[in-house]
Amino acid sequence: MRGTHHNEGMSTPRQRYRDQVRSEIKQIALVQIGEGGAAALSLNAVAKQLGVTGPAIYKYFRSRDDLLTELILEGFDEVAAAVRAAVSEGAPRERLHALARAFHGWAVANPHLFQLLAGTPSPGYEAPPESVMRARNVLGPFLPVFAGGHCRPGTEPLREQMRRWVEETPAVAEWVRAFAPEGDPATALAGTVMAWAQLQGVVSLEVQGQFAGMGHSGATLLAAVMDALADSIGL
Amino acid sequence: MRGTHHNEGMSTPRQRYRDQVRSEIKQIALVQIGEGGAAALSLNAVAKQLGVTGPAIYKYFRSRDDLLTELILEGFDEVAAAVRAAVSEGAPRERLHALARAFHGWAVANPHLFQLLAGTPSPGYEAPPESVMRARNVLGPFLPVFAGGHCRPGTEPLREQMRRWVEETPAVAEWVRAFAPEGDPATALAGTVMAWAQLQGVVSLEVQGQFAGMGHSGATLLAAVMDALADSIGL
DNA sequence: ATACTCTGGTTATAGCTTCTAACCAACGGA
DNA sequence: TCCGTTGGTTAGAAGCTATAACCAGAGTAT
Repeated sequence: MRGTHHNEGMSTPRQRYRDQVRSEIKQIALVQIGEGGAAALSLNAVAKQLGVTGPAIYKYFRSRDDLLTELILEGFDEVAAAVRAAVSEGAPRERLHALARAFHGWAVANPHLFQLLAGTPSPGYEAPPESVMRARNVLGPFLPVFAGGHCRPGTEPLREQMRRWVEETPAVAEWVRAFAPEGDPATALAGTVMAWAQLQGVVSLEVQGQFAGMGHSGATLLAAVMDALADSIGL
Repeated sequence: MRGTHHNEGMSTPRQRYRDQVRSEIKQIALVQIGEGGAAALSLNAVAKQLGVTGPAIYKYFRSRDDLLTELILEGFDEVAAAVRAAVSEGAPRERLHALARAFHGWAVANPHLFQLLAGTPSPGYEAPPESVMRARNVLGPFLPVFAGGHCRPGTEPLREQMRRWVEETPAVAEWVRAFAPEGDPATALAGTVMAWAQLQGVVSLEVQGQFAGMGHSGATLLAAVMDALADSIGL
């Protein structure tokens, strides 16, 4: 406690070196995950490829799960950025298709990383509370698309449930207000949650190779379900 | 080669004992998977709980992946049976909802087993060709529901793609004919694939606990997306 | 009944994993 | 110049899958 904590939070040479090695580790880990999925991530292999011995990694990450969660959080940011870059003007239906295409495009470009975010990677892996925040950033741009819609009868019960949810959970209300300040929050939530499920379904099946053989139906299937969704919210 | 292979394929006492132990192993493995997911399956732990030492398991299953694939195939049969038990008479829209509820119900009752079928369990796990057959048995009952529908414009491209798929792949044509001998195969396939993706999405999110906090919205969400699907196929 | 074979169990071991403990050199700040 | 913190090392514990070698006994054929 004598030669420490000057430069509170600033970039001492040590700190800069540390950050650089940490990002190198994450980069190598991402390559490994990209080749064999999350289960194929081996800290020993990362260390070897980085030119150090195994236990050295633990000076930078407390555990394998810590490394994974950090990658997951960054992954959420990445896909959120991809979706945000696809917000556009024009008819809500077209904007919805653009957002969906952006999500889908990112996922098929980084299939294993998508599975890392979407699936349950480790045995007893617990998603940190932060991850739901990041996930909300991903879905956020969908909210204003639906905020001006009118639910068809079939989706009315869902809208009712969303209404209750947003009433009971202030964090959700604030989230909706941040992305869709105007329009009906419950309708926006109903459409967004439906879009969420549909994206999850289509993309999950595609990245698992379930559409092998039937052309590149991922995109057309996605367009079809998104169109059905747009109809059911009355866009 | 002297005291063997009489009773070709019949149940000698040895064979019966073997089958019984195999099914005990699978049962214990299912419990472990039900508690911690596929990654938590340890052959050593299975052996210990069965009262034998580790390597004894390998007399019954060639590898951990072998055991997993066998469980997966049986799982497909189970969910297929659950869906098949929900086929009903009446309006197509109601039949669709009944099938979807059956699938959903089975999945939330066996969440880890569902993830075993839906996700990619092991690092380099390769789904055996047999599994697509079984998966088709699961989706089969959905085919006749849509066979009499008429695609809305938004799903027309998907129907066109399905038409090409069924033309180029005899196995698919036969599969459709077996479950929906009448009606348009392309329309049946389009609706079924859409239903598949929607089920996968809703159920995946639910079994991962993503709907925690917002009531039991799995069922209502499922009803909403299925209703949207029924609209888009014109049921 | 007796002799043989095949099978289901054992122990030992290799090689992999995550992760902890103890130690040491060297970098950077005072 | 001195000294503490840090980043690296080796050693090792506990666990995993999987293979090899071996052995007793159950079941079968003569």
